Amino acid sequence: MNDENNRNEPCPIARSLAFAGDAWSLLILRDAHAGLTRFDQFRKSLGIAPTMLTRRLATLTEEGLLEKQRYSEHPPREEYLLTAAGRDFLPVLFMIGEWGRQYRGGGKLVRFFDAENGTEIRAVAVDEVTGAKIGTRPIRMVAPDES
Amino acid sequence: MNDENNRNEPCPIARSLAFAGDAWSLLILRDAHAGLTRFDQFRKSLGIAPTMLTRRLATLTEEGLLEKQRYSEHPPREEYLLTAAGRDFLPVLFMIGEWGRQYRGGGKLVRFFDAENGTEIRAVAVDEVTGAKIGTRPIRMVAPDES
DNA sequence: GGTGTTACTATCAAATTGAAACGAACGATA
DNA sequence: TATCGTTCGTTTCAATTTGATAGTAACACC
Repeated sequence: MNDENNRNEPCPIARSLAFAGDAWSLLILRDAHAGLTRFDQFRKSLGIAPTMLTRRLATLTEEGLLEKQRYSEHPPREEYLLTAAGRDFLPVLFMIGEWGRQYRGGGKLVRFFDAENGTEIRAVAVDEVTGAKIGTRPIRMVAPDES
Repeated sequence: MNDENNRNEPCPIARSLAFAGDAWSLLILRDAHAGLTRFDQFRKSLGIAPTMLTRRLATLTEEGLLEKQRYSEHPPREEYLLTAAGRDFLPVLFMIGEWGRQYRGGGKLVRFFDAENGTEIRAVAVDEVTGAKIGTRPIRMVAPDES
């Protein structure tokens, strides 16, 4: 779907989708958050064709969500690490996961816990100002002025 | 990517991506939240080919995020309304938007305000239990037991 | 020398996408 | 009655994307 167009849309959602509107990329990011860094780790975890993986890793790197780091000179080997932008994508993944848990939750599911106090994490999106859950209060959308 | 497999993965993110790992679907949901309901409204808003739109609307309907409602018998006309599952997808869209605002925010952007008190909405994902922002505390992942 | 590991690239058939044109059912206008 | 416009699609088909499989390059280990 022409991603280049989305890049200049006034809608921040459309802009994000220019790279994130693709399941493989999101699953790679998920695995990166889970600690995977290397080509073959991703490949085995996802069962993705290597051509796809090469392309997706390249895109995510270009887009600034991952960065390549050399971890061996001989032979030359690189691993993919999350950048700040990549780490800040975690809330998106959690909200996607929360929706899946609620509406596609049959059978066994992976669960997430706060490592320090052991409580299960229940992600909710709130408005930082009012503290209200997103979706519980009416929203007004304002387009940027055309000037 | 084979979506049918994802559907039975233990990861709730993968499960959601079985239908949402696609930019068009997310943009349709965005527009549905903005109040659009009809085929041609979506088509014009998105510039999507009608073939694609037909398919995406059908998938979103099958998946239970939208529902078809007849609004005219003669001629037979239907509109697409958000279901509860579709409405509950809003937090995901907001978090995607928030990331885009932070990392792809150049130029003019649409903004969202609380319609009642006029403050701009800043969506953040927090853990409902601890109140901490997602990503600020260490997370432990627990796979379901294999039994 | 042989085997294994890692990180890819090459090839190519199959599936998906998207642009464009067409259609069916009506309602409104002249 | 004829024609135009609207809505919600379907048909067709070329171009792109995909994913499965195989191959490669550069080493390390024994």
